[in-house]
Amino acid sequence: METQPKVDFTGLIGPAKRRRLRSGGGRRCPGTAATSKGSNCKGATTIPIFLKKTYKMIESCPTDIASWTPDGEMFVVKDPERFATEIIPQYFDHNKFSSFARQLNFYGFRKMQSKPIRNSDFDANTAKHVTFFNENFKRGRCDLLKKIQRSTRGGGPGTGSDQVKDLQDLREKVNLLETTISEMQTQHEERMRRLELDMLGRMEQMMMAIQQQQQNQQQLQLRSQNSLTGPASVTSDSNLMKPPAPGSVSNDITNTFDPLPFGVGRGQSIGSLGGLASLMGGHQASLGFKPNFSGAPGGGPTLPPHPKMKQLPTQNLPGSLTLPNSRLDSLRGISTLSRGISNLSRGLSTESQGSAILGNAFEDKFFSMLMNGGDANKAAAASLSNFMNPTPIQDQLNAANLARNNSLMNGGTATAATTGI
Amino acid sequence: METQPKVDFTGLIGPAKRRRLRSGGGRRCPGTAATSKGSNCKGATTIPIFLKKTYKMIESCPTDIASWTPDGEMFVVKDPERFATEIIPQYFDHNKFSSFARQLNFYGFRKMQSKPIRNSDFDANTAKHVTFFNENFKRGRCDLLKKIQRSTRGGGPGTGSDQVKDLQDLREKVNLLETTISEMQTQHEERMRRLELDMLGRMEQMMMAIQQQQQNQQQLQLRSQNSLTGPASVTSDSNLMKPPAPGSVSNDITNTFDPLPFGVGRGQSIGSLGGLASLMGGHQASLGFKPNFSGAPGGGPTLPPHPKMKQLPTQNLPGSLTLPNSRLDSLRGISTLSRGISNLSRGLSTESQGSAILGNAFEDKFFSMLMNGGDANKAAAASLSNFMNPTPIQDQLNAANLARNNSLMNGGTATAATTGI
Amino acid sequence: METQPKVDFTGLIGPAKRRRLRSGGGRRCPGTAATSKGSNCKGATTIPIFLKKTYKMIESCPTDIASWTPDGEMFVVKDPERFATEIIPQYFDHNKFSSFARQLNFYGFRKMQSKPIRNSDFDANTAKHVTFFNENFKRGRCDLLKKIQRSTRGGGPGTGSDQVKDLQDLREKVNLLETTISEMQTQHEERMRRLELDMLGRMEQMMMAIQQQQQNQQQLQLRSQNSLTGPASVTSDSNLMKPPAPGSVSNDITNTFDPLPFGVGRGQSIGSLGGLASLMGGHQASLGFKPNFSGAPGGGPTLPPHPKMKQLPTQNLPGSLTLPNSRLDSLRGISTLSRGISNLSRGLSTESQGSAILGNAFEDKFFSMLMNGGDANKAAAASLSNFMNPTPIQDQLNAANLARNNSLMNGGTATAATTGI
DNA sequence: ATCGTTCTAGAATATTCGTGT
DNA sequence: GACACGAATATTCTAGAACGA
Repeated sequence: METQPKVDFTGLIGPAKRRRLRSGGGRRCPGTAATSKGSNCKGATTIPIFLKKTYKMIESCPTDIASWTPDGEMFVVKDPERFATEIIPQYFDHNKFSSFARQLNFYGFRKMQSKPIRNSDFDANTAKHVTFFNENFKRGRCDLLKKIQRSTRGGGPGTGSDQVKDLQDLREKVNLLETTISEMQTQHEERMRRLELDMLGRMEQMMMAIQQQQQNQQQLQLRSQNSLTGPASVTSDSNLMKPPAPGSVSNDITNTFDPLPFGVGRGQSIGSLGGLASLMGGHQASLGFKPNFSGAPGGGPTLPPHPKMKQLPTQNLPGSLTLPNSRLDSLRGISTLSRGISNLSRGLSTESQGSAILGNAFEDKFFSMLMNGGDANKAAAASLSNFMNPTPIQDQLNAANLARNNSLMNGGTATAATTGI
Repeated sequence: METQPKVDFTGLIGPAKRRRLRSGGGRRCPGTAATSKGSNCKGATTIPIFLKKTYKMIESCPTDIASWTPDGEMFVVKDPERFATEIIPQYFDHNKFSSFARQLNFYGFRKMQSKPIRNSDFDANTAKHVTFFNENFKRGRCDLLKKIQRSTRGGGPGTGSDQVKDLQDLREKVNLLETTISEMQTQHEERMRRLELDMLGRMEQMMMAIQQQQQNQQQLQLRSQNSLTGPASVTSDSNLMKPPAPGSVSNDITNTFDPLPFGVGRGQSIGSLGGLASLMGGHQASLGFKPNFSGAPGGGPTLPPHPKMKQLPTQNLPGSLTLPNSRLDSLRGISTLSRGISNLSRGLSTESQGSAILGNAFEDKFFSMLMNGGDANKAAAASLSNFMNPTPIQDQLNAANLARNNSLMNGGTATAATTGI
Repeated sequence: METQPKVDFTGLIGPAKRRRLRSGGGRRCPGTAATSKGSNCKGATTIPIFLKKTYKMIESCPTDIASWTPDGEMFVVKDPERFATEIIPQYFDHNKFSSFARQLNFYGFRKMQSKPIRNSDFDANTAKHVTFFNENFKRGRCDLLKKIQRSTRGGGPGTGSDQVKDLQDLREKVNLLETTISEMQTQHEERMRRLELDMLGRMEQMMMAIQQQQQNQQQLQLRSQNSLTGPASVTSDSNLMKPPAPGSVSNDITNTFDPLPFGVGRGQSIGSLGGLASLMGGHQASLGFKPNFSGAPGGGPTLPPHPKMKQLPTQNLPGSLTLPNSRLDSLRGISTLSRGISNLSRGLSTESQGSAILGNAFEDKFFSMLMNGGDANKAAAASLSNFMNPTPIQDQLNAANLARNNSLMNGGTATAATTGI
């Protein structure tokens, strides 16, 4: 062929470009194969070869087949048929106008509307004309070609797929939101509940401690009154006042309060403080977020998952709104606890269990210590250990536990006072 | 120009614009057949016009342009170009092969691979052949045509109007989310507030209990000290242990624990402890959510609604929120009670009122108690008020309220205690 | 057989298949115009071909068939019949007035009522006139045409851009939701944390108060015991009144109570009361909302800002789930506090400061009050009983449980003490 | 990994028909 | 019966996807 690319396009078309058209890539139903050659076109920098080829095609094509529009802003294929069979093969490995158009489309070209306003304007000569436009594809403006980017998503800016993309994004966002909200709900639910339980537990403990202290003091008083003749009481008292010796448990109320949890090695062995520690552990656990209670076999649920949490994102409103009930339950559980229900472990997770155990250990030690101080102390000790125990938090599900607890308590404490709670 | 499409279109457009109007798309009832008369394929009813047209096209088309395959399973367009320009317009309102193909596609036809397996098999004669296949489109089998269904979504199952449906779904989801969030916000708000109130109430009670205990003990001490000479103290003690006489208050701490709050008329006057009450009011205000107190004139708002809480995007709360209110009231009642705060009536329900009374009763007692104690008592009062002091809970927005409350408190109470805040 | 389905296909092809190919529907890029000829309306770009055609129809149509109304706001088809048969085909691929009307409907045109108000107004000449109106379709206002949007769902103005508008709305809504959720998360997080801190702080204070009281009483006891012979106790007392020595813990209950926290340098070393102080500090911060902690340098972070709060709406799940840590932090912070770590004030607001001061004053007073003892016991009893009373919190649902619990407890405990509840 | 080729599906407009008010 | 609109099909252009080079 006479490919006379005067300028930069030299060599785009090989002289013997005689390959059996209809080869190349492309989707084909199962089957096929073809032979194509390569193109000797060295990479003329960043301009896609397709654009360079197309540009040259238009420039060198017979004007009765294809050409620039008069204003040079677009190009017109006047005879698509001949263009496909005669021109295209000179530059590409095929002879299909549709494939050519597809490529134009990839590069953002748009087919211009050729329809006349009035049918009477119909011109058979121009009827089959096909006009393509691309902002950066103009006669004499090879420099603009590099601005044209191939795009799988359609070349031009904002082609209209925006909508689709937006919709996709929205869909994802909404789904994410649903998930987020659902989780938030669950999480807050859980956290509220835990916080409340935690607080109640602490309060309960405090009350116990106070009560014990009271009784303690009363006894002391009585004792002091009764033992005016002897200094025994004095010893006792002094002991109480002393800062707790390392390894020993102070009966000082403050100590009780101390969140030893963190001050783990504050002088006590892990064992002795385990109770408290575990307690804290329990906290942590409880404060965790994901309500993974689902399975939670073995151990039993300390805090049975709130029934309401089951809600589904799609329409949990009704369910979620019943929350008050859950709150109620927890509160109820609490009060119940404050009534001395608690020391059992309703499904404490292992650590909780551990804490229970530790707590016991602690209790014992504490108890023995108390032994030094007099009977009343015992009760106090029990109370304290109890105190640390966060278990108090049981819900309605606790009936059984409750019973158990009571029995435990009865067994564990000798004085009526301790049963106080 | 001369509208002389040289070739195929010759005469298509006559001077008299004689197009067979009434072509083009359009709805056809399922079961049209239109003008068609009898057919050997009796089931002419439900067959789409496109299929009938196409079938006839193949049957009546010159075999050098298009025809059935030898086995009659498919049809081949041997000369797409001529087919498009000469045949298609006879049946359809266009002359484009691509449009014809699109329709075939709608009806589930598949283009068959025309490429030769071996290059050597390449036959220029068949190179441009286009073959389409449809299971129910076979030579002499008009009866199968009715099985072919057009699909908006394309030949395959399920593609189509997803967009629209998706949009609908999204819309619904978003609305639901909005509602959900709004409710969540309200609920959490409410629950937080309640939790806090609950806790504060409990703490307050505890403090009071403690304080009482303290004083109690002091008395005991005093008594014991004073009664060294006699067993009076014993009497005293026993008295403590006794169940509280009606109308009297037991000094037993355990008893204290008992939920008297609700035991409405326990006998005191109103008024003196307003300080504490207001303090609690502050709390509520800070944690409160829905300002449902709207009406609530007379009595003054102990818990002014939070300005920020107005949010509420849509307005779903009505039903769900009602619950909270009731709860609120009860809680409010509590704090109120426990603090003896309440003489105000923010639409307090009867029980609230009752509680108010109780609170007042307490107040009086406390007050008188303080009175008896002299200076120190003042401090105590202060301490309590302080304790109750919710200030910590107030947001930046509360400054004003706080001030107001304080002033009120200052005005209402003479002792330093009021300055508690 | 002759594949001449004689029947059913009859008429598929009209004898005068003369239609102007290349008409019909189809997608047209916004911005066509192409080969179109002159239209006096230059801005031919984004205007739908239908509108352009229609506009030209009206302009160039014989006035006895169709024309603009005198005011140019609408157009009138005076002779629908001729319009359909003579005019429409010149521009469209059909000759049906109904189809034309359908298109007008798609573009939001409305047919104006042609019926006379009074029968006598009936004018045979105008009876068949059909008038259409579109806000943006006026004589000489081609520029308005581009405002007219086709609607898939039919003519209504609102309908057309519904899809697009909906999408926009949805987008906005979703964004709003994201923001809202994100903020909610943060806020609730913050509030939970603050509430917890607040509560813990209060409890700590209470415990301290109690402890102090205890020690106090013990001292009293000791004193009373020791000073049976003399007024040594006086000495003791005076001691108590003294401001606490640095590093020592005041045994004044008031002091304990006092939120000294804010009164940082009240004479104590960081160690002793700091805990409370910081704790109070935490309070304030805590109930605020927006986590403005960001800067907060200087003073050291008692409660380091929650790292997790940074999450972005777009994908906070992972972040939000890390909550456990935050909780941990808060707890840790608390314990820290209780250990007297903190007494610093991270931006305490004035009121806090104020309260602190007041608190101190109160402390002293309270202390002295306590010193006196007295018969205040009654009040104490009431207070205690009040305190324990959880009943307020229970709803109707609790009745049963409560009863059950009570009975259980009653059965289990013999002494008055146990009746603690 | 990018680009080319081909086939299929999506999307928007056009045209027609039917229906409910 | 008129009219607005839903619905189905038609036509055109653009984008997606698969496969190969």
